[in-house]
Amino acid sequence: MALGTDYEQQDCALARALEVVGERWSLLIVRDAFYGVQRFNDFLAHLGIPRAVLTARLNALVAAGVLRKEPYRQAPLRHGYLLTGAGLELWGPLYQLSRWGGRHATAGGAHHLFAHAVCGADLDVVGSCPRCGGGPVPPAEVVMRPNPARTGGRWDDPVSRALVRPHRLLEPIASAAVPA
Amino acid sequence: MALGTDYEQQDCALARALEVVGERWSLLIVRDAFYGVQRFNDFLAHLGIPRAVLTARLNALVAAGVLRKEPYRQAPLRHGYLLTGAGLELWGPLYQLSRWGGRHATAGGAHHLFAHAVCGADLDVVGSCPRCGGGPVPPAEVVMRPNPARTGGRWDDPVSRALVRPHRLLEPIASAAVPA
DNA sequence: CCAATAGGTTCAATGAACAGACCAATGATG
DNA sequence: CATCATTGGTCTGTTCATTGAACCTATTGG
Repeated sequence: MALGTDYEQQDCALARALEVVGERWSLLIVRDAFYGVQRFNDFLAHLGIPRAVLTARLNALVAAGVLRKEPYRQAPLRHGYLLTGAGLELWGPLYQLSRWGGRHATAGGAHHLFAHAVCGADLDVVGSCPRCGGGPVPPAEVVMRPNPARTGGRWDDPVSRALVRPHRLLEPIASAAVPA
Repeated sequence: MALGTDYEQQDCALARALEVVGERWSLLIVRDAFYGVQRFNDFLAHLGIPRAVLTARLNALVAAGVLRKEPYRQAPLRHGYLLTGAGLELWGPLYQLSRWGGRHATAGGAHHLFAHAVCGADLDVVGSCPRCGGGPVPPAEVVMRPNPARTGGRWDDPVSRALVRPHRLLEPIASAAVPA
């Protein structure tokens, strides 16, 4: 996050977390990774982020161990960006922050709803399944769908287009779903 | 957050949340507010943030409805910054992000531990009490204490000094605890 | 040969963050 | 009465990060 000089000395795990995912676009990139976005150009089009910034953030997230690069083609070498184990554990904070935003910072509520793929029940406030019980539902078992009460945004890129129908988290999306 | 131009059109509650608390210092200010920090100078000393930036962030958080100004003295008028209802609901995301930072971004684990004030049990990964069951523990029922496995940082301000002993969240701290 | 695809890098201009000095109202101190 | 300390700021110049646009490289398809 490069927060001045003495950020590293903050006696708080939160400050350390923010050094990794607190940068302007980082959490949105991680969110897209949960949605199944893997390729540079898909992040680029879906986020509307400057290319140079995307390069910097992806590299930083890889260096921090949140994402890893996975080659999907040789000649010319191309790779996607996938969540590591540590990255996958960001699902909890991400989901909760998203919930908070839906309740307090978005007129009309969230654009997407999240349900347990196994039983179909909507996740509760901490991301657990109210029907199945147990702890938080792992992201691989979560299905997202658009909120019918919200008419879609004016976005038009492969990722947004794919997300108008229900989609299981972490499943490759857009270009990655149509391999060359 | 002023993320370029088109941030507002992001079709995601997360982006909206980040507009409110995604700015560089915002979440650390909110964290301090949970710790019981209320006064400008205490935020200033504990965070090591530039004064102008603190002014801007506090005003933004008030405008966003996360904090509110509460006068604690007339002549000269002075006020503290307290969490609103919406602000209090940030405890979940904040706690989870902090947990994540403790596990993945901090050598040696977190500096503070959080327990249920009612029964003394440490909170679980989503912030619930494993002994009492039920949903997430509200912040007013949480006690924080320094992690004995971590020797204290080299910080020396009223807030840090107060936090070396167990402290209940939201209870006024530092200057506010010694009213004039 | 030409264009398109994919994933970048480089650049100037802008905006935000930073450190430090300064300011204003009041109450305490000598 | 003069001065100083407290509290919560504002102002200023410098540095750093972000932005948008153009450019670059390697390869495949037509």
